[in-house]
Amino acid sequence: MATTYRDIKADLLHQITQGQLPPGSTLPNEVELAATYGCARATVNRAMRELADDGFIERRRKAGSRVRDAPVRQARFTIPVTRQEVADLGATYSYALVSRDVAPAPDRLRARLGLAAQDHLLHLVCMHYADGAPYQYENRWINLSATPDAAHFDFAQSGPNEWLIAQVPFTDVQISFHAVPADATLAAHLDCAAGDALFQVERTTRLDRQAVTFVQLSYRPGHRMTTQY
Amino acid sequence: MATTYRDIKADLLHQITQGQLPPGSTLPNEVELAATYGCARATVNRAMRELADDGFIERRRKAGSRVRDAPVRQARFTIPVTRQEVADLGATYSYALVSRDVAPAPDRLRARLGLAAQDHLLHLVCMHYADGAPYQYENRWINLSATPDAAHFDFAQSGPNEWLIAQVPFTDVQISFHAVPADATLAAHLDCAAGDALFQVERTTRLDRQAVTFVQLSYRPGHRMTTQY
DNA sequence: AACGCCATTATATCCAGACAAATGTGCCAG
DNA sequence: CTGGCACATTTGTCTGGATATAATGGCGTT
Repeated sequence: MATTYRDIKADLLHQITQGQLPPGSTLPNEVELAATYGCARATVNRAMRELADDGFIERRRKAGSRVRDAPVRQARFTIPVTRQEVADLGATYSYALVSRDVAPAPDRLRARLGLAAQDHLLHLVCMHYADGAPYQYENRWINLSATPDAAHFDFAQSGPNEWLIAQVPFTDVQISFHAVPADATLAAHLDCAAGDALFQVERTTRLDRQAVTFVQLSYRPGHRMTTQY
Repeated sequence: MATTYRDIKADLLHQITQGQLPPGSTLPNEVELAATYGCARATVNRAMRELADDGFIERRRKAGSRVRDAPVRQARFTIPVTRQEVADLGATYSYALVSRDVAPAPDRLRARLGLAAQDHLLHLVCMHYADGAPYQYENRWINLSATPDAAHFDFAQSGPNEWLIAQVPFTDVQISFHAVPADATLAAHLDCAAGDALFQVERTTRLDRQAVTFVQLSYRPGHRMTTQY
């Protein structure tokens, strides 16, 4: 009988979801579990550590491991590259650069990104299409103080997202999801009516506190962002 | 010099974010790294496994470990209980049950949840308020075949979310985020105009393939869901 | 009664070695 | 040239042991 950490994890999880180990109860300690499963303590440790990572149990030295009252389950989702996202739909991806200019940061962005007054931003507006139909409107600002190379790259052929991912390291990301009514500009580009409800993602990317880029992605009406765990 | 798996993880991560290990490059294998860091292979293994879990590298037996092209950086966020979500805003939470009835599953839900024709659902509509103003409209169906106890609980005082979390185990969750225009019902409950863009979350919860509950949460206009990593 | 110190205990991490599983690579036969 | 098989390499996991670290609960002192 091979007892793997997966077996132990599955067994404990089963006991939790079936109610033999109700919320709040304390699990046996690692030594006891190792004895009952007939394996090394490290194996039990890995199983329990993963259960803790997954939010099912809470572990404290000396106090032992308790089943969480409310599983603090976390959804994880991947931040897709639009080209890939469209390809995964089985559609043909195409891209267009709408506008490009360099300007000092508008006040609201300065505040949001924590930029100095003299910092200049590269402002790009791009469209992404799926099978020729508008898919996503990308409104992006790139901090030229953090990424001077971006000024010399012409984003006519491919989107800034792909370039940035390949060229610029980052450490922190902040994301916001929300719904907005389409304004005239969005309506024109996404081929929808003004006032239509659009799903929007805003993302700020930083490298060690310094803002690298801020992007606002507006999706065509009806877009759904889905995740599973 | 104590080399912990955290040190190794931090060092490798630093090399990745600083560009010494560009996307697509191959990392040294575990044995080599163990030698350079002067520690056991298990320690290197743990560091690299966590980097892989976090989406920074990709590991394949025999092929080695590669830095991911597009860091499949995953946003993790917690699924909040509305009461807590409102409290975190510094607002006073209140709750009201709008309607409650038991009925066979409508076709679209049957398909979505994989229910049999004879399965009955408890349908609850609830409102959540922050400082007395509408915050969230909750439209929930509970599978009474999976959770018969729900039929005997009166949700007049507190929301089904809190009850379900405490009473019903689950294993799988599927979430969708999107934007919808407010219909007449939503507009009335959320105190906004019909057609306003609303952020909506749909969540299906299962226990071992069997659907437990499906909920549609519609937030007041302007709501933002934010995460950071 | 309040406070702080310390032994106890459970988890956290590490080590060195071993075997298992997967999967590129290259050789060989057809 | 092609398909398939053996092999080498790399990661995946387990063992059984060790030390480190944190937290609790009791004990003694003030």
